[in-house]
Amino acid sequence: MPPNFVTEVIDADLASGRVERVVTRFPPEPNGYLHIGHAKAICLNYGLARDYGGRFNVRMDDTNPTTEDPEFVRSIQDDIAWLGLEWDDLRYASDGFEELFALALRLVEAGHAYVDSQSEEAIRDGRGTLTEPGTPSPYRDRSVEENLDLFGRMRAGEFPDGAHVLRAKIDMASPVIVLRDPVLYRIKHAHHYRSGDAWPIYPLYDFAHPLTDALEGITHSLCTLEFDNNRAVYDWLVGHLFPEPRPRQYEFARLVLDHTVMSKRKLSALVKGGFVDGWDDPRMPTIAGLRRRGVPPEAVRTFATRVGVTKSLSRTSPALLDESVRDALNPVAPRVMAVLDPVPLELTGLPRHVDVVVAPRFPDDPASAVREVPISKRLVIERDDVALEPPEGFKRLAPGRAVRLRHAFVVRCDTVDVDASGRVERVHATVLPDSLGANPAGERVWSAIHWVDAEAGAEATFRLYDRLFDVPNPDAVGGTFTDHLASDSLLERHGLVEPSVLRDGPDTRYQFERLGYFWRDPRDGRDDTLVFDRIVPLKDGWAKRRDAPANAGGDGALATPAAPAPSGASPDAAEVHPFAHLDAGARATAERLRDQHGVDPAAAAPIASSSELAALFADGVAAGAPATDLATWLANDVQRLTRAHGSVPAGLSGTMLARLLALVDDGRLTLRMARALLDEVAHSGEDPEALVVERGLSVQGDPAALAVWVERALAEHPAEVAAYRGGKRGLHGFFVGQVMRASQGRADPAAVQDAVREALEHGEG
RNA sequence: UGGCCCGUCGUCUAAUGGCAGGACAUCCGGUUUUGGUCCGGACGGUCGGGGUUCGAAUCCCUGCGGGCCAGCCA
Repeated sequence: MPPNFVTEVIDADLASGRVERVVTRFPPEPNGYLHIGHAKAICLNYGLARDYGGRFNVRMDDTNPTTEDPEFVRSIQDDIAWLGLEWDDLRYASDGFEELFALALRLVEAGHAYVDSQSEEAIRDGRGTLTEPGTPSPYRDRSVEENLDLFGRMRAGEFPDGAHVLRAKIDMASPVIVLRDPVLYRIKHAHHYRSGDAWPIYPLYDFAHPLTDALEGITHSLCTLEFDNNRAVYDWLVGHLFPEPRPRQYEFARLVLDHTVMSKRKLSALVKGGFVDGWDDPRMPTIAGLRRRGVPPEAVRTFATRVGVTKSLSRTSPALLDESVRDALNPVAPRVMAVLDPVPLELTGLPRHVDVVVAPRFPDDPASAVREVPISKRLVIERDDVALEPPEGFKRLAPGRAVRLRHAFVVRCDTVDVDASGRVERVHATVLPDSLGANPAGERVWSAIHWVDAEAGAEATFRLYDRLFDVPNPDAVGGTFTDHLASDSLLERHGLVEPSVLRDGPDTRYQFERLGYFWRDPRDGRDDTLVFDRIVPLKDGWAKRRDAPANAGGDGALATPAAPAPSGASPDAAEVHPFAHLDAGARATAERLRDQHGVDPAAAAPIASSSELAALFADGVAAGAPATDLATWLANDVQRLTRAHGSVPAGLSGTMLARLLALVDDGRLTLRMARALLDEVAHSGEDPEALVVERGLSVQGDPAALAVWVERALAEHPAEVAAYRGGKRGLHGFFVGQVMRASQGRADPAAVQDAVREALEHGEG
């Protein structure tokens, strides 16, 4: 799998020894069918474990007895197996109910959890809002003994549903709402499909998920972005109950596909509303739907790696899936001919002895197997392939024109019969002699079209599937999402297919030449009746060209009433004064920094708004640091450090900054070196000067020494040198960069710039 | 005056302070007994403003835009 932000984390964890091996998991709740978004998550978790030689588990997150069902457990296993991915362990969160209960007990004993006896509504009210803190439950300070007693009786089934809950005792005023004493257990006298009636209480996701991860030895717990908020509880719980190495949660962006919907609720609405044929309707983005449509599993895997893994909110075009499907099928799908919208073609001049032609199953491979295709003077061809009056660019059959019958003869169209409305009804054509496997002299052959013998061809039904919705995002436009269902997402055609398909296995995926990839519908097309599903159409340059004027802009994108978002270039892009958002006290400090010390306002503002930075500034100035330089460092580098570290590193002091600055000022360190040193000493608290002496650090400004690096940089990048001399002057910075890097930041930038320019301009060649 | 996450070609995604690259889509050309495949080429991007730096997509500040969180769902 290509590198991504998760593999970076894993690389670092392995390198630091935080974990010894990788254990991932895919945690579906067995309350619905898997869809292609899940496939992405499965591929990610599986791929990580595989690539790092770790383990991958599938875990049913079955902690809510009222929604879960063994039928889904089965379908989830089927779907994952179909994807071709194997798990090391199949687990159930419900198998850990006993252990989870013990952990809850420990929390209670430690005073970290309590039984709340408020009503559901009171708990909701007490939680506060997004902008107001919550209020503590009157039961929050129950004694450990009382909590133990009550929780034990909850477990014993003494109370009715809703009488009590177990809550974590965290912080009712936390800005992170999930930390406002989250509910851990609820009373639910319900039959669980696995644990039966053994439990009257069930843990909630926020409790069960992290702790099950920990129990299972998961190292990297991957989930989608919306669980970002829940990470706070995750860390709180495993932090209180498990030693390192604890599992850590990382969130990635879920897959969102254009022109479809992915939520369980909406998918279910499509099924229940009869808008589709079921969960495995080939138009559905479910794994079952993809499978029934004939999409090969490797195409889904390819697609999953093509979409990548990031935290950016994104929408993916179904074209990427389609292309992955074609990539998978093109090399393996035998070619055959089928006519979906047949119109009779009457031939004259077909040689008497010919009743069959031999055609390769893979025309691009000269060594491929062949099949025999019956031919007679009565054929059918595609109605689209005939025009009485051919439009501009039309390369197919029209009166007087000759085309190749694919794998057979060239025929010239004599007449075309049309009905009153102009619809083509019948075509008469003459076979050109000696055109089998050779081009007739003096005849322009416009193209090759597919055909099937009218008599020998097998009757078949063809189902043509297309995107479910005619807008990219059915949620972003007005009305209910079902308002935007495409009317033509399923088209049924009745035509003929060449009889060779009758001899193939029922699972064979074909390319119907010039049309697309098809296979026999697993539900309706596997007995005597031939029903073919179109897996994906071939790219069709002609259709694109023909439809272009009508569509004017193509793709449903236009259907979205695109608000002319003013975005960044909005009117108030005007500069905002750095002090604008400071409170009165900070503003006074900032003004003092500016007026008394000459600090740039842009640097003064962040320093003034942080007491730590302000203190460092005062100390540094007292230690003799130049105020403006110090301020710049504080506003930039120290803030960077602070952010990365979570707080001001312990070893950092104003004196240290002053010394670092002095070293730069004296020319003993470059800024870059000083910065690198800062990162180091801020944590260790070492004296910068001592480190400089110890390591023999010095600025390299000696022309002769620089010249060596410059020469090497030029020698290693001859193409860039040539490009520079050819006029691409921007490459100067590139070479400076090479030299700076080679010197590990020790070279004096100004000297390097000159040396590089000199070498580039006046060097030999 | 809630917290957090995210902004790179039309779309998805690389670049980890040093030439903004790839894939899909689009367009053009070549090969072709599939208007397919394959091959070649083109188009096209760092959300705005300020700062730090020799050098910023990347670091700092700020604005704008999008998303998530107030289930005894997961």
